[in-house]
Amino acid sequence: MTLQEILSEKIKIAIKNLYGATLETVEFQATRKDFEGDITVVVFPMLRTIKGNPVQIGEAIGAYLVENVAEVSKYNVVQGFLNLVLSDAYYLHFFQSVTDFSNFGIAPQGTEATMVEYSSPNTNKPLHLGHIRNNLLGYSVAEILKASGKKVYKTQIINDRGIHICKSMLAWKKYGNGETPESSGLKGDKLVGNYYVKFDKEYKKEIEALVAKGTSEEEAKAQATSILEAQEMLRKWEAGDSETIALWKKMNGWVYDGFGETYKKLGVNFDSYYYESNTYLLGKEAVKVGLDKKVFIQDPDGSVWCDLTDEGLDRKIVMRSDGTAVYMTQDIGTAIQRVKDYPDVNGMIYTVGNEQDYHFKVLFLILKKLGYRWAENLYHLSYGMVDLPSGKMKSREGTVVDADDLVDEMVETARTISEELGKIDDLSETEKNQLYKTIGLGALKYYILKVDPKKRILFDPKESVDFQGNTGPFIQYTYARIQSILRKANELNSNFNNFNVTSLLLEDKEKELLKQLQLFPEKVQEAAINYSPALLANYTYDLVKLYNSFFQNISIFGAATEAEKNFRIALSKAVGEVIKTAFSLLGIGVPERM
RNA sequence: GGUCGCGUAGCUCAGCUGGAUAGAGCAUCUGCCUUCUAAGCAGACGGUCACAGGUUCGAAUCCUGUCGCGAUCACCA
Repeated sequence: MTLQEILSEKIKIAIKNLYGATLETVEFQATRKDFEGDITVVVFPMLRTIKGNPVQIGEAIGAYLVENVAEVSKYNVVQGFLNLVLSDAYYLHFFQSVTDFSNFGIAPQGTEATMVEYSSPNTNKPLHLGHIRNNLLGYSVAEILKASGKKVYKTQIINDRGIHICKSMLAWKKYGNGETPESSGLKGDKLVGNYYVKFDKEYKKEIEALVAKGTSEEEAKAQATSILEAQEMLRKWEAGDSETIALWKKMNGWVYDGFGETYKKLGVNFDSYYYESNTYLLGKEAVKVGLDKKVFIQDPDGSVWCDLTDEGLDRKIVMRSDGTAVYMTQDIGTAIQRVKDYPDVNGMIYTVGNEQDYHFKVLFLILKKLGYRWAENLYHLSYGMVDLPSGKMKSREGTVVDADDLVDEMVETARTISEELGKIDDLSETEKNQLYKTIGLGALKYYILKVDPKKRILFDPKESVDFQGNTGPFIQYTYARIQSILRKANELNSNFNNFNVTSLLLEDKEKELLKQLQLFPEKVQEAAINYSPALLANYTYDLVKLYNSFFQNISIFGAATEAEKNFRIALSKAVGEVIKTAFSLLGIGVPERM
């Protein structure tokens, strides 16, 4: 039973005794800094069941609690707010009860599994800044869900077929002279991406030429040789033409190698992969089932629809009149397939940009109508675009920020700043390089994850990312300093794991720190429920701020008593462990030194 | 035009299921490095929470409307 639950019970009893009334719930909130106290009971809502003066009621409850609850040592009432001061012993007891903070806040894994889909790229061009946000969010939410006690499968669906990849293939065939990643020294995804751009260039030229001859632009777009050839290639692919398939496999293979490198660099991973070339025909079975269940209706021309007008949405097509599947059908089929592949899955998270809000609303609704039990637990982790100061990113106009380049830039910035500070000159080259990666990636990841996913991000690559204030490196820096303290404690043979808490009096900020530490498991749960890494990021920042403001102004090793010194070292260690855990849920590393 | 999302300090962002005088960082200014890492700390300055109504003891938070920005409204994916 938590303290809040205990207090809640006691207050209900008090109210019963004093006023003969029965309270449904008691409202708590954290006490504001300006007032003395740790936890506040809001008296106003009680006025609905009890008649009286809120101040008097507060006084009465306060007196009762001090008398009857050991943890409450003092109280004061301001207007309708009853501020309770909790005893040092309560906080110290909490601190001692957690023997190992390294797993603090991590719930044991339950049996219910959730599938988290993220990344899901096209195979015709390299990953960019938008994918970075997607990857970081998806990975982090998956880790947070794990920490909250769920079993998690990370997956992605790779859009490996269609006209876009045919464009790259065609351009490679026409202009490539057999170029390969090995021969060109280019990363596979970059190489294929270059041919996609090449295609577009040639295509545009052809359109211009046609328009100059008097063809309308619309017709020109449809008649240009390049696009006709690409369409022909797609037909061949669909017909299973062996030469086309071989080229497709080869080029996609290059892309996967390239993506693999980028994922490794970003520190994200997957438990399974789905390919659209395997799933694009799925879902037809579901269409039949839907027709039988009368969830879908068939028009005279043979096309199949789902009528969602009752839900305030439109009629949505699920099968074309020629019997082929559409995007929606594919997604229905893929969802069903995934549960077949992983029978313990009872929910899915789709990390996809907010331009597809409508699509997922419809998809979830259809799956519910089809009656799948897991359809109740679907969530579209929708996130805003990442815009540049110059506007929207457009791959054809070359205004995209490449994922690899961006990471490299961040690492370089970290290198420059670290070298200027010169604190780590004694480290080896490999250690230094590892550190720059940790810091550079930490800056980038934290910058993106601390923002509410729903909001658009304006990203200015020129100004890069700050290393001060509410940033990844600031928090990493605090962690590194704590490690330094622990190294010194070890040198001095301080036995900080075994200190006596009964003799301690807590300073205000120590108490606040303990309060903040205590919140961590709750925060993990909250972040899981809201699918929000931002919550966790901002919590960690608050913790670090508190820690710094206390430990900057006091001396740990010069503490008055041995018990105090050991307690402060132990507290530092605990803060360090929580930072480490929180950051690992965000996919960010922490350095021993920096 | 319909639907959805966003709008908080000059800038970037917090603000949980309504609660006390609205919170950080950056930028600007003032202090603090012979003592555990100054990527830090302490402080000053900075707000009509887009606007207007409503709900109530109480609204940045909930409801309605207006304005601004964005997304989306294909037998595309």
